[in-house]
Amino acid sequence: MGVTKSEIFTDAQNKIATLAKAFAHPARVAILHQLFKSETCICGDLVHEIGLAQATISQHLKELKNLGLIKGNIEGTSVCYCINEKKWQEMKQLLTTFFNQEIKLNCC
Amino acid sequence: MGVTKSEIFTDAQNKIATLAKAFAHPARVAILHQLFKSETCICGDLVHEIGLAQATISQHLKELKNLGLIKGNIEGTSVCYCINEKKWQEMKQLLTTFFNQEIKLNCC
DNA sequence: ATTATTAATCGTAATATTGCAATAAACGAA
DNA sequence: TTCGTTTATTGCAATATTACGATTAATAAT
Repeated sequence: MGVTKSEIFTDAQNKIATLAKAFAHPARVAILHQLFKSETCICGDLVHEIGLAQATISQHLKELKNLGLIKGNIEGTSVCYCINEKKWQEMKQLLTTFFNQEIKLNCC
Repeated sequence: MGVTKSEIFTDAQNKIATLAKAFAHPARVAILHQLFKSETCICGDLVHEIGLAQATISQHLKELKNLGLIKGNIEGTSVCYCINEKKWQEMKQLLTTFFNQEIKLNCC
């Protein structure tokens, strides 16, 4: 036990949950925030600015990349990470639709 | 060592992460979906419709309640749960602002 | 009062996530 | 080539989350 029973939920429910996990840790929120606002997007700079170990940042970057929300570009020995705008828009669409549901009944 | 270092992140980053956790599990997404669309909002109905054990649903409901996204009302032996619209709007505002950030630089 | 129904809580088992040191891999510079 | 720089991966320890049976608590029904 302790395993999420994905099979009993709809695809949409599983997808929302998977995407939401991207934002469910402050380190990933911080990384994304940096990628949006920063003039630079080099992995090493993220490590320096956020203050977690390099291995930890690398792991979070990998998760964000697996979700498709960011993409990486090798530049010599460093790697430049950027928001994947197409995927970001898709994610935004899915989540905001969920957030904008109408309440049919409110009895409390 | 397995502990999220909340103290090195901003309040906003921690808050986004905390709220996102509400949606980071399909069971909670399913519960919220039911509370939005359903004509009923009784805990027992959720257990029946979602197909997880009563204790498990109860635990997820507790988390959603702790976040303030839902509220419960005792009705005899059953409990009616509803979306807390005020908190839901606050959450929506915070997350959509995050989603709508402008990309300053896109080098990949 | 006794019994049935409903939901919360407790205890426990299992899996998932987080964090980092150490190491590896890949490249540029000397 | 050799050394330094940068990032990914591995291995491990610790905490967090998920799930559920069993129990408890509270109320309704008989």
